[in-house]
Amino acid sequence: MVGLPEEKAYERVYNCVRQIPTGRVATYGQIGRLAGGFSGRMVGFALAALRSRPDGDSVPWQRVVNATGRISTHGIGGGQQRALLEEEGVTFSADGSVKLDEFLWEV
DNA sequence: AGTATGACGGTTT
DNA sequence: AAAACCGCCATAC
Repeated sequence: MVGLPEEKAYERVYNCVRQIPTGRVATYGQIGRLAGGFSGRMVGFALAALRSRPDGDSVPWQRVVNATGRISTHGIGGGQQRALLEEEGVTFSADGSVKLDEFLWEV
């Protein structure tokens, strides 16, 4: 198809999130910057839309946390996200924040 | 077509 | 130190 597939901005965000290796996490701001210089808001909105997206299952949104390493996920309940990350080997601090010092994804 | 909203980040008051 | 505000862009109604 000549017509470029609708590579919406969101798709770019998803593509970026898919690059996060297992056992690693990234921040909204980081993804937004890597995806094209968006704001953390756009990333959050993109991931929120993922819930209603057929390919949402292909995006490890669970590896995306806010700048403080804290889980934001208002939709699914942070407990779920934390459990998934712990299964990947990510550890959390006593206050429930990810140890970005060790698990922050570096490009 | 315009308005309202949405999973953040960084700065300032 | 904590709270509030603005900035950012896209999507849905």
